[in-house]
Amino acid sequence: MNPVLPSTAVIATIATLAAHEGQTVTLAGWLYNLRASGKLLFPIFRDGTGTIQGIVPKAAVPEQLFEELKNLTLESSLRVTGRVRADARAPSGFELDVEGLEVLERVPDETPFPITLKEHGVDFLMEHRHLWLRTPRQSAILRVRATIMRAAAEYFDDHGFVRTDPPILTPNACEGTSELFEMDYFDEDKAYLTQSGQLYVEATALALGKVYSFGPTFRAEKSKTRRHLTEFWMVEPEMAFAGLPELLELCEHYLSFIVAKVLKKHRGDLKLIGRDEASLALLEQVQAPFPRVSYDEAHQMLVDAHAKGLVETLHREGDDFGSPDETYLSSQFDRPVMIHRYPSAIKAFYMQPDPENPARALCVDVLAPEGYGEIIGGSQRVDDYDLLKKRIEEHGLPLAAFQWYLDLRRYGSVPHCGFGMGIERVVAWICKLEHVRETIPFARTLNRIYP
RNA sequence: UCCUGAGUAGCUCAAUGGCAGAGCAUUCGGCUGUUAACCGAAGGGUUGUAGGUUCGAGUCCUACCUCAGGAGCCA
Repeated sequence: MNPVLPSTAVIATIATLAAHEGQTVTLAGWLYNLRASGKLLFPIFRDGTGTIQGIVPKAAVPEQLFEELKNLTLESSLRVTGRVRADARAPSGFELDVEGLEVLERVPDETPFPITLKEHGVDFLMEHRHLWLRTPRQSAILRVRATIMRAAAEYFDDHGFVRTDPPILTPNACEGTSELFEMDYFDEDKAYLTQSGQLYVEATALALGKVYSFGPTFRAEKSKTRRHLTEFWMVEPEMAFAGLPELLELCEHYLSFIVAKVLKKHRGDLKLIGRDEASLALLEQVQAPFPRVSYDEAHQMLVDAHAKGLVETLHREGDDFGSPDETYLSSQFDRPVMIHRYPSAIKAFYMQPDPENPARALCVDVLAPEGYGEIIGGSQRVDDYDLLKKRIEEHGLPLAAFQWYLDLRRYGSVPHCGFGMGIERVVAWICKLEHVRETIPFARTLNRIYP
C-alpha cells in the first residue's frame, strides 16, 4: 500500500480544496456515497476533513476507471485524482472532475457498510459507534469537541494556571456521596476511580497558586438521561488567594473565550451539525458579563413561574433545583446564568459559608442557555481547620481519610476557590445536541460499554 | 432504585384477534447534472424469550430479557 502518485498531482485534503481550484489534486479517503445517472457517475468522497462530489462522465474517462467506480462499494478506501472545479450546483461550491482512481481496499459485496444515509435508531447507531463516527455530522461534532478541549486548556495556560492532573485511582470518595467504581488494589485494599480531582487541585493550588486539572472522571450513578455519562471529561481550575467574586468572573470569561474560539473556527461544522443562523446568533451573545442570580432570587422566580403555570411543581424554599427548575431558570436569559449562594445544607461539606448569611454557601452553578442546564459547579472552599473538621464529622465522613486534606488548613491556609466543568455538557450545548452520547468518541453509559 | 414507552426483514417502520407488508439497503436492468437521486425487477421473516387465553395471537394476559426517555443525583 505504497503506490506511486501521479507526478502532476498535488496531495490535498477536502477542507483545503478551495485553494486548489483549477489544479489537479490527489485525495486519500473513502467512498461516502455513489449516485449514477446512466453514463454519468456522481461519487461523493470523504477524507475526514469534509466531503466532495466527483463527476465521472463515461465518455471522458477510461472504460476501466468508469466500471470500477460504478461498481465500487460504499466506504471502500481509495486515492482519487481529479481537477478541482468551482460549481454553483455543489453544496461546498466545488466539484472534482475525476481523472484517476486507486482502490486500496474494496468493501465486500456480502458485507455492505451498515450505516446508510437513512435514519437509524439510537441502539443500532451506538452498537456501531466505531462506524457511525465516519458520518459527516459525527465527525464535525468531534472536531468541535477537539477545539473546545484545546480552548479549555489554552485559556488557563495563557492566564498563569499550571496544569496539575490529579490521580485517577483514589483511596476514598471525595465528597462521600456519589457512587464510585470500585476495584481491588493489591492485597486487602480497595481503590476507586476518581469522581473529582478537586481535593487534589486544592493541594496543588496551595503549592503553585493557580492550577487546573483536565482529565476523565467516573461516576457509577445509575442515571439515564441526556446529560449523563459514567465516564466524562472534567476541567477543574483552583485559585489560591481568591474567593467567590473572582470565581464568578473566571466562569464568565472562560466560557466566553471557549465559545468565541469555536465560533471563529467551526461555523461550517456547527451548521452541518444543526445550528442555523438564528441559533448561531444565540452563541454570539455568550459574552461576559453573565447574569448573576442568588439562590433566593431564583427561588422567588420559580414561585412566580409556578403561580403563572410555567413550572409544574412548586419549588420549596431550601430545596435544590430540579432539572425542570433549571430549564426554566436558564430559559429566562440569553446567555449562561450564574446562580450563587445555595443553602449550605444541600451542598458539599467543603463549601465556605457566606459570612453575611452562614446558612448560605459561597458557591455557584452555571446553567447553559437553551435548556442545557448545569455545566459548571464551583465554590469557595472552607479554609478554617476547625470548621472543616466539624463539617467532615457532620457529614459522617471518615476523618482519617481526610487528614491530608485537613493539613492544607494547618499549614498556611488561604482563601481559595475553584470549579468543575463537564466538557461533554459544554459540547452538547454548543453543538445543540439531543444527548451527550454524541459528544465523545465512545460514550460510556449505564447500559452500554461496547464498542 | 422508581415511573413511562418500545422490541416485526440488514435498517426505519406498518399490519380491527383472521394469508407477514412498505420504504431504504443488497443483487440485476434503465437513465449524461444527481443532491437521502429517480424508474423497473429479484432475493430477504422462528414477529425479543418462556408460558398462558383462544377455533385462530405480531396483536390479549403473566413473567423475564434488552433498549430508550424521565425522576432522584450530578458536571
